[in-house]
Amino acid sequence: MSKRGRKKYVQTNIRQMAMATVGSQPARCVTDSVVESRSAHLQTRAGRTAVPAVAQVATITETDESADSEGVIDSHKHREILSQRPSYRRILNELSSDVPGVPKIGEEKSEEGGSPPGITTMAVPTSIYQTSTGQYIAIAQGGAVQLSNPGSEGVQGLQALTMTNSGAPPPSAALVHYAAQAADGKQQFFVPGSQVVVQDEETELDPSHMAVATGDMPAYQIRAPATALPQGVVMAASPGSLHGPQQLAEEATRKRELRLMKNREAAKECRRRKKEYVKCLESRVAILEVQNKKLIEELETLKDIYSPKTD
DNA sequence: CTAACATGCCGTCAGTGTCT
DNA sequence: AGACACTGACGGCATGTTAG
Repeated sequence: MSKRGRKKYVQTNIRQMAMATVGSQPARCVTDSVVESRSAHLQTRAGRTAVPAVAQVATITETDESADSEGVIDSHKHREILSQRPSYRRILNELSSDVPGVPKIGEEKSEEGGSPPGITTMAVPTSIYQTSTGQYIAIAQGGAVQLSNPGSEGVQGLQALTMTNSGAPPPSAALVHYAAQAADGKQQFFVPGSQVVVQDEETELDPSHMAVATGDMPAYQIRAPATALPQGVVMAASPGSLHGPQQLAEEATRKRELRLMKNREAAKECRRRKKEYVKCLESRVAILEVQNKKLIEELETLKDIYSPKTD
């Protein structure tokens, strides 16, 4: 939290903390509450559940019925049923699996491929509509959605593909997530997907720089195996070389810090994907509404043509 | 102006699925 | 079987909005 360096409003915080503890419904973010509000009543069991919220929303009706009629269902059975339902990530991947031009969530090729950043290979549109705001909406086979501005040259000018990973950070931005300037000028980075943790001895970091170094913990660097180690950098001790209880404790702390760091990054990535998924759904809703309107109009036109005149 | 509420983001924990 | 990734849930913080 300190990395944001924002001003604290103690009064507000105390009040909000009190709210949270008293039990009144605390303010929740939309992205969370979208699914939580509907699935909150499912949290009847003590403790936390790991049921995918999307799955909960998708099966809210049957869950309600079963809960009302039977009261308590077998938790194991319930868990089995719910665990079979895929996450939103998988849902989105399945939705876009039949569209070559729509990359799946988690795929990096859209950024790494030949297409320019933010522009995805597009499928041939099968339907083109214009919104009330003048934007053109093209629907490709399988439901790929493309938007273009009025000034663009029709379909050829399509630019933003809403259902893509265009919101993903560029590779360069994703490369280094934490960078800290140590007192001696040494740079320390966390690179996701890297392979080697390097201990930078005697380097003290600003505690505000997240979990790279906490308290009196030494700072660590994660490097690619091929990377030449800078002078003064010592590889972290392997568990096999540890003996004393203090070293074991240090190793445990080290592992924990690493795990927290990874989980932090994973959570960020997960939220990014979730946002993307929600945007995708919203886009689909918009497109389907337009499509529906078109079809209704078409139906009316056909009715006018083929219905017998009653003059 | 201020308290209360809303919104958005974040870090962490824990359960589950997948991979090796 | 263990390691790891993914993600829901929870609580905290900062900031915006609104009613009194």
